[in-house]
Amino acid sequence: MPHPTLEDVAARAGVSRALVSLVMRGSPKVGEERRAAVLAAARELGYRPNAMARGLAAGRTGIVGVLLADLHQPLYARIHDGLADEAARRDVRLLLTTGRGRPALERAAVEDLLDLRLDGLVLAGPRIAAADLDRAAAGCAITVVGRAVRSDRVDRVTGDAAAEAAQAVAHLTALGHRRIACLDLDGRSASLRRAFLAAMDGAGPSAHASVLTVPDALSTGPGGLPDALGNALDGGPGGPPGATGPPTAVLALGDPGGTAALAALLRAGRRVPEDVSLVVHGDPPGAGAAGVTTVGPDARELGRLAMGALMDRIRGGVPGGPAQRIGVAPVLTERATTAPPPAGA
Amino acid sequence: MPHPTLEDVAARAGVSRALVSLVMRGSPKVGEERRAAVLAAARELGYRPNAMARGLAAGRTGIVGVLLADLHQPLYARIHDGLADEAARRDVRLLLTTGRGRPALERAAVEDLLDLRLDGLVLAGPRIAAADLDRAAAGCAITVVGRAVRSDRVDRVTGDAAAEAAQAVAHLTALGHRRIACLDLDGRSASLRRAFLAAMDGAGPSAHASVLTVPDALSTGPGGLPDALGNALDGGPGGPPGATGPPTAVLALGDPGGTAALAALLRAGRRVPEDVSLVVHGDPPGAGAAGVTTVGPDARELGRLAMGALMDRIRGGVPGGPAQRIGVAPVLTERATTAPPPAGA
DNA sequence: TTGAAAGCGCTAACAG
DNA sequence: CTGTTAGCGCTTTCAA
Repeated sequence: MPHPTLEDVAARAGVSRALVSLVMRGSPKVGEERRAAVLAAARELGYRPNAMARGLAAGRTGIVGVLLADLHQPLYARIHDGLADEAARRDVRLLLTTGRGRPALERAAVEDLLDLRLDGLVLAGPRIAAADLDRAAAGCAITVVGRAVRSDRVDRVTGDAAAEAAQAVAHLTALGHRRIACLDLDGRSASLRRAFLAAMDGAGPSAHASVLTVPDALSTGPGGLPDALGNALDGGPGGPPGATGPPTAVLALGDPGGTAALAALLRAGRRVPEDVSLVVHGDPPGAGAAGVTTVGPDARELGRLAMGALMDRIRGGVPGGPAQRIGVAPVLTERATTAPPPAGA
Repeated sequence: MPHPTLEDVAARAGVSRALVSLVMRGSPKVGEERRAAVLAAARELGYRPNAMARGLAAGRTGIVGVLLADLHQPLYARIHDGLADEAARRDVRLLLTTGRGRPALERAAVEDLLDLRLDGLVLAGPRIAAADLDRAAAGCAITVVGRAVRSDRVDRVTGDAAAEAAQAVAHLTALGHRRIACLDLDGRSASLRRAFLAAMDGAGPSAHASVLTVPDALSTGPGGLPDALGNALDGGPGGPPGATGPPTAVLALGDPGGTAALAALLRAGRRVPEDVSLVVHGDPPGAGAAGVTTVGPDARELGRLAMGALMDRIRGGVPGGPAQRIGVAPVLTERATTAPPPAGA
């Protein structure tokens, strides 16, 4: 008998199956005597309830499925910490999957989760199509975290692009920088670019902003990032018309490894932070170890709020109404790549 | 009707439930006509099979549970890559959990996995007690990867400590180092320390080994790592009797962040690699970004082999015989912290 | 080939 | 308080 069942326990304890079921769920309406007998029988047999059978019969599992876009990104480990914090508080278990950063695998992973009929799903950083998302949300409570999605059927918890850009700009201007370049390494950060520009607008008349979008950020050859960046910093193409000199600070967006911009700056012959300061947006791998100053949402808080929103929906706290849109305040982690601008600048 | 069932599909297609079941599983023994009708009905209804019900009825799930000791360690992301590679090849799905590095949570996570009655479990880097492991293995195929466990009931895939130490020593001696210190930052790496000593023994009479164990590696105050390391490198306590000078290279074991040893070296006033070379064992976060040379098992291969071993056991390829012990060859990743010793040394 | 019947292990009313 | 009775959605003999 590899796995004793409820029935085995009932037989050994000399009671009915239903009574055992009640005891296993900690119901208060069972006599002390019988309860002890059941517990003893269960222990002796090494009984463990079958979660699938339980879920099937009860119609709920007490489990929330989580899709983590990419296990190699520390961002998702931190989001998971937040999810797990809140899940523990609410006595919910978590089951994870990942699409390993590939949309096709991710889609399959979400479908696997859907097939399990869990109580709800948290999708962290999904690249999933909006149509798929809507379809999935029809049969399952879903919260998306860390990515803007176009769907009214799912709750959404994200960082606040405007606040993040503003905080980065505030940090740099407080250090004395007036000419700041925004470097978009994947071309997908339109809202952050806009937020950067808006923040610079608010930084007074002496502030000059420039934006450089480099789709192929990983190329280091001629025409690659170091070249483009070098030009931009020299006031070449990409430099702002009317600027009184080259930028003394860079805000990098979409840096896949957290150090691409730093490496490019160094390759272009700039010292960091002596010649130019660098702030990277997000929570990319290596940023901490390389001492890069970063700005981005508090990932753990992102996770906590996401799990909270999901549980509210599941438990009906929020009457199936319109999806929630929750924003999280940014955090700027000052490390070694930001300093006052060079004296001559 | 939130979730159509087999029965709904059968009704719509005008066939019996069993027939739909056959079609959904791709059985060849169904007429073309009916199969098409069933498929059409399923699509129209948006039918998705209920994995729990299926698992309960079939006695297998096609799912393997995976415990990842810590999502913040890139090591486990890499092991997962290997697991997923192999799982995809064998048409198995993966469901992950983590104990977030805490034994109590980890234990709970494993029990949750056990309760689901999946086809098997892979435990990556578990801190689980051997007794718990034996008990779990009684009812479920289990493979442990990345950690030595004392159990005859589970398969085990790990790195090869002797080969790893040997490769680190070989790399350093090839660069010209003769006096090498082994720095154990968590005191738990006894087998690696022994392997280091053995490798140094084999490196010829001019090779001098020393070992320094620092339990409280994260302290940077007086008596902390930088101090201790500085003393050792000066030939103070920890330096080998009879050595002809201080070590010119360090092999760091159990470095939690991959850069603790590097930071300590720098704080102790050493230049790396000009004054002293550094090799870190394992696959800790930040090592890549900080340019630290590392040696350790090929984590992805670790994952592949673990999944292979598990599936062999599940599918009876290996007749429930004694547990397998599989070793994986080491990989040395040369980065920027190793160089020839200073000329004067 | 197809359909009917019997569970998988558990929960959830309901009647005693 | 306790036991009985139905299922949850699916797979799987076994006949037809």
